Amino acid sequence: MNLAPGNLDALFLALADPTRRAILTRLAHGPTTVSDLAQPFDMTLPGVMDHVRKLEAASLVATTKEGRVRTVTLVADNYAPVRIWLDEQRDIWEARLDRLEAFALKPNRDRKT
Amino acid sequence: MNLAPGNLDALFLALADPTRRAILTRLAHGPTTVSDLAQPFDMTLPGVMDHVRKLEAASLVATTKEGRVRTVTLVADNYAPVRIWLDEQRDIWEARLDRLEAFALKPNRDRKT
DNA sequence: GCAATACTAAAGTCATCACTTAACGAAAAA
DNA sequence: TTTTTCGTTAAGTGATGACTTTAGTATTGC
Repeated sequence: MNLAPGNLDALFLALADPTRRAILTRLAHGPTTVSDLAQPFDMTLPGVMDHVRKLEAASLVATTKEGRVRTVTLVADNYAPVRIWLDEQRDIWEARLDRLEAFALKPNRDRKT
Repeated sequence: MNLAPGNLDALFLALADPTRRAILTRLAHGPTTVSDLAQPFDMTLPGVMDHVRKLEAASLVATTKEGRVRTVTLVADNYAPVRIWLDEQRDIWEARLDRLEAFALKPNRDRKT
């Protein structure tokens, strides 16, 4: 159940586009079809499909096809790797701040006047 | 105190590269010079500078130059816009789940057997 | 002053991105 | 059965990404 490191690349890259973020926001309200997704954007269908494919590659959404209609759904916990990474970074950062603070509060026995 | 929307683009894009994420992790431990940053990577200095510049454009790091040495520092709260966006998405998603749950728990007065 | 250091700027390469148009395939509607 | 509709494939374009090499420009150390 390990997420490949490359996953973060695809994940962040997928999130780095405003159209894709808008798609994700739309999908947070519930699943839709590809055409439905395309409608609010001034973009052709293949363009939207490209975005959907990238979101799918990043495991942010899943799609299923019934008949000629493809339905796009948000994947639960899809942002978890991002949150985990951010938390790790914060942990490192705060550990360092703690060290600095400890130093600042240390009795200045060792310091020169 | 509004962050421009384009900021998220630069932010996510900056995070979408493993070298840059490694740089950020390194900087979470404390500020360094550009050469120091470059050392662990099999990459020329201009290459590393490109990355630093992108991180700076995304307001993830700040740099100052003293003499011929440029020092790179992590910006406090640099990931805030990302966290905010993630939280917004989660809020929408959970509001929808609540609605679904409410529906599922509703007395089935209106439903057919 | 002269050389080594730390960075910067310029230019080029190759891959990927964000699209487009055009043509096709298969399911559904008329 | 013919026509829409919904999606997909292919091919192409212009912009950006992630580097490189080469050639500078300021400091700093000797």
